[in-house]
Amino acid sequence: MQKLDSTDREILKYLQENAHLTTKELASRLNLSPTPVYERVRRLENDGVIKKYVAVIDREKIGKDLMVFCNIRLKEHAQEAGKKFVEEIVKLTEVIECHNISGEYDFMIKVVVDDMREYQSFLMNKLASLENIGSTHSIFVMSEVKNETKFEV
Amino acid sequence: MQKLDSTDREILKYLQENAHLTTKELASRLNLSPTPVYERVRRLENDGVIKKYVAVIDREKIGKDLMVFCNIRLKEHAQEAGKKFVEEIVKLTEVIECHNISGEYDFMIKVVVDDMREYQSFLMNKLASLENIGSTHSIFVMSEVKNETKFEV
DNA sequence: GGTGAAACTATACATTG
DNA sequence: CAATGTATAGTTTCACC
Repeated sequence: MQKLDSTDREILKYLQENAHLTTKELASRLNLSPTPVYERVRRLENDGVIKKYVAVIDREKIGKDLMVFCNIRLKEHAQEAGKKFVEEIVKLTEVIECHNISGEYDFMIKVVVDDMREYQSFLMNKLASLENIGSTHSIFVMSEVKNETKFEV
Repeated sequence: MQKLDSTDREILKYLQENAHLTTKELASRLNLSPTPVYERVRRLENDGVIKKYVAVIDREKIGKDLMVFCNIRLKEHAQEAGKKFVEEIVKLTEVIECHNISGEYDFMIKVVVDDMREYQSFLMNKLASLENIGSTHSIFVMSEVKNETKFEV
């Protein structure tokens, strides 16, 4: 896999904003013909630089009004115990993100649910029922100021 | 804007996984003809339920090896002061997310940069130079266990 | 709400320079 | 990388159920 040049970076910039841009439209933005653009996009896809194309949904328009960051400390830190936790947590559809973090907690997960009732049920019935959970600490999102999917390339 | 029925929800489920699905492909998955699918997708777009379609980039393949959650406490909590902070923080391209949160900090931001050197420079030159920053606390992501863009609809 | 066909438009990809 | 050509596939509309 070769390094990205400035044309690749421009392509990524545009596709991170709009996945429905056609080769033609991209080409005209880059002052190129469609041919090289087509080849570069395919290369970026094959190399896995572009992982996938997705639709971004308005969370509140589908009634997911509550977002919570939940910090989790495990009881046991043995490799096996951690692996087990990870296997289980990724299965939960309410868990959008899970990160292994530095600091006083082991993991931070981002949870999206309809409302507080559902979050409570998530905590009590799903999270707490996993083995090896030591303690949790929930931080509630009061308002979303910025939420991008895009990186500066 | 009408409520979503189960067909809408199925469409959203598929498009959240792959924005490049065509009307035809969606239709065959839903056992429908292209026409209603086409109309529903357009309605979902117009209603803003589908905000946009984006390419998802592999963060590490473009050298963004460091992700940090940075908790921020403001000095002044007057509405004006908070507004000013928000206006400035959203401009920073390293800041992928910014949430107004409950608890001992006012905001949590998600920052993506190349390496620790760049993060240090971000903290010192960009974040600290905003007015009204009281204190910050960085939590480093050691490994990304799950990172979805998708909600269960 | 849905079907199915028809018309139109755009795209992907190969070829040649 | 440009330009062109063409097979193929997509979008969109319409008449009808």
